[in-house]
Amino acid sequence: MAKAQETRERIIQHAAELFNLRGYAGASVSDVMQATGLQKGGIYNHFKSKDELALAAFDYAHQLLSQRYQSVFRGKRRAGDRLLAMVELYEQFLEKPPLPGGCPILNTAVESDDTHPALRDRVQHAIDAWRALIHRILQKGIERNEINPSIDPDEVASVFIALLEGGIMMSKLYNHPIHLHRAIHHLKHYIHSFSQ
Amino acid sequence: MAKAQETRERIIQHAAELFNLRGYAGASVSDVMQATGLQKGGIYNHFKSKDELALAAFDYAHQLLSQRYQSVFRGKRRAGDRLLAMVELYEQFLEKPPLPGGCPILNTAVESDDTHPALRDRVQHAIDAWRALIHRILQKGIERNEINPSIDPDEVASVFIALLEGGIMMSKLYNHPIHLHRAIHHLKHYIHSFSQ
Amino acid sequence: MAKAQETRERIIQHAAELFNLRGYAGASVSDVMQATGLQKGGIYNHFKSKDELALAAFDYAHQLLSQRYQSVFRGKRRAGDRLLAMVELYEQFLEKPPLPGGCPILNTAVESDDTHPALRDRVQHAIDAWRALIHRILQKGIERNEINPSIDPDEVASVFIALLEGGIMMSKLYNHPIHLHRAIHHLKHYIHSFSQ
Amino acid sequence: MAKAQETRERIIQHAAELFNLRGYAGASVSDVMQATGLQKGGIYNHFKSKDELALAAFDYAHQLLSQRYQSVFRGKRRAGDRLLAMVELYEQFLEKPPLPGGCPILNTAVESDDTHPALRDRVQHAIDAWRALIHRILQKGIERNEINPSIDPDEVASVFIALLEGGIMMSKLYNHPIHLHRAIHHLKHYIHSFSQ
DNA sequence: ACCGACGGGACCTCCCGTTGTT
DNA sequence: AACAACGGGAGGTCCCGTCGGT
Repeated sequence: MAKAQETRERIIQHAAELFNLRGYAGASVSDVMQATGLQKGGIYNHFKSKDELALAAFDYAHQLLSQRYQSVFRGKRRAGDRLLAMVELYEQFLEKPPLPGGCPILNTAVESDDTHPALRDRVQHAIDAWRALIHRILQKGIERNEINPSIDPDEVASVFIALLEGGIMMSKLYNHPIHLHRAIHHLKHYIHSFSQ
Repeated sequence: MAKAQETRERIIQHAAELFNLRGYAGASVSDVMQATGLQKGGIYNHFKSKDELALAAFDYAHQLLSQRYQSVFRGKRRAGDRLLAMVELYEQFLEKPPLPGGCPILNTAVESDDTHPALRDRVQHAIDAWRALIHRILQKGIERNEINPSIDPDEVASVFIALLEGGIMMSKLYNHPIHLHRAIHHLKHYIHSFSQ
Repeated sequence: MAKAQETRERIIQHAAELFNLRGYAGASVSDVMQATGLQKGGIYNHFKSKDELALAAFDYAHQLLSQRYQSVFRGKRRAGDRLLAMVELYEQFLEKPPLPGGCPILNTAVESDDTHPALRDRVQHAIDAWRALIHRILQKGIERNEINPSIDPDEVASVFIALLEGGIMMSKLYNHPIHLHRAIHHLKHYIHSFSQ
Repeated sequence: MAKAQETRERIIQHAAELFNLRGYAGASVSDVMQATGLQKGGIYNHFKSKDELALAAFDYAHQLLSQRYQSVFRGKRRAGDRLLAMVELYEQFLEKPPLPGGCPILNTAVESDDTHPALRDRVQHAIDAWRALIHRILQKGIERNEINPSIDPDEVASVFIALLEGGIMMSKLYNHPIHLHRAIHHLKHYIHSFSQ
């Protein structure tokens, strides 16, 4: 039935926001109840446990992030343009975040790494996909002689992700976009240094 | 009294480790009790609240980080050497972390930004000091003609910190040092690009 | 649902008795748990806090008192008879108290006046109603020429209540009805002195 | 040593005020610590337990009350004058209470009757003394033909005390002296009714 | 599909009292 | 005589999850 699916979605959306803002340990099922207007039964009907809800909420959050990438590569064929497009995506990340509370990948990675293996695996897969995307763009660029073949695509991917997430961390901490923008600025120079 | 100060230190050390591993919301006072062997009364005699303990624990964690910087600049007079020394500090960060659970600055920043203003302020000050350190090294290097004066010291500082923290996040997530090492590798190239 | 309302009533009844016996500060939620056989979750589902339970418990206690007044005026039309009936109600107050622990109005007034504004307001309203009742009886009596019009109905009301409550205090303290009975005896004479 | 006795007195004075305001269950040893500026040891050096402190505090409070009676009978030889003087004492009771928080006899009686036998006994003795005082005045008045011999001195004593304490209860509850003043007004008439 | 009562326990905080030290 | 660390436990509150009912 559609109604049930709708309710499930609503729970997930509110839970994703709450977990992203307060963390998995810091947000309670009661918070989700209040946000959704549902009672205990209404939530536990759709999710066996808070854990299961957390996993679904992270998947939803990751999906929100992925959607931003969807349209951005249209019309960009060259590797350098694609990388620039990706990086420029983050220029509006703070003003129009996919989810309040910063980057769910960063937040969830930091909270789950030592405490929540299931959640940690989900984040790993999310970053795996991100790294693979960057890697693919670079690989094709090298094949097409757009990208300097002496670079290590894996390193570039790690540097991109680390810089963006580190920049988000700082800008969220100071509540000021300047740090993320500096990271983006650096990445743009970096892209130009190896793409012709 | 010396005994009291010792107990207070013991509480802080265990609390810092627990908070760094499980987060402020994820670690309980009972966890601290168990780790220290004290009872509640024994802990609350030294700290008015879990909050106050969290602040003291972060200060302690930050102090542990700072101590690593203390000796590393000895004998290094040139700006480029100093920056390299700083970055190389992080090559052993994962094998011999100052505190189990990763970087307390990163962990605390991510958890506190939307939930715990007092803690967030502490982290801000910690990063302020870090940024100021990098800024000072660069400034002196520019004055001594060791550093290309066209760089923006503020941007370099943000890039250093973002990359290192982002690299730590990734390496902690994958439980593998490679990502942090890539970030460090990139930073070394970056340093060489503007220091003569 | 009827079951819930029943449980709520059961909690209130036990809480009213416990608060009346030991005071609001002296009776714990654990005491209420033990008395009702419920667990904390079962109690806090019905009341957001001990405070809210205390207010509901006082309202219940006041209602028990009010019920005693309900039937006692039947057949008594004259003001003097009504006042006598009210006063005689208290002749059995100690043997068959509406609630163990003495008069909840007295107990709650004494405990709440300097510490618990919300509870104090409830007691005020309870005494307001009592005073209004006495005032109304006297007023009608004056209009019907049954009561000496030179008396001050407000003063009579204050005297009635003060004497009864003071008498209860003493008799509870000595665990002997004599003091309350003396107060009642005095009030009867008082009534005769101004009612024809 | 005088110093010790002084400290003991200081503790008692603060404790008496705190217990009178918040009740025995509602005031904690920590409150006494804060009020006196002493630490645990400083208090438990003088009192074996909170209970013992409570008894001493009540004795002190009762003594404060008794002192008010000391001078008031000077120059008054006639029974009626003495009773009037006693009653008039209470006209300033609310404006200049011997202790903040109302009448310690009333407060302690209400709290202790079902919970604290030792304290209850102390209050009983305090009221015993008060009743005996009134009884003695009346007895002498009867012997001297100043007081109508048909009255029951015991009843008069109970009525006096009940009315004054009940009046204090009401005036404290409403934070307005009118109710106590009405009780006093009634008592004055009462005195005139049996004293010549 | 959703409500809501309830269990059972963990949370942080504060309690009273003891003990060793100065 | 007073301080202050500490034990051990109870305080009120909130947690997550279950289950009977609608």
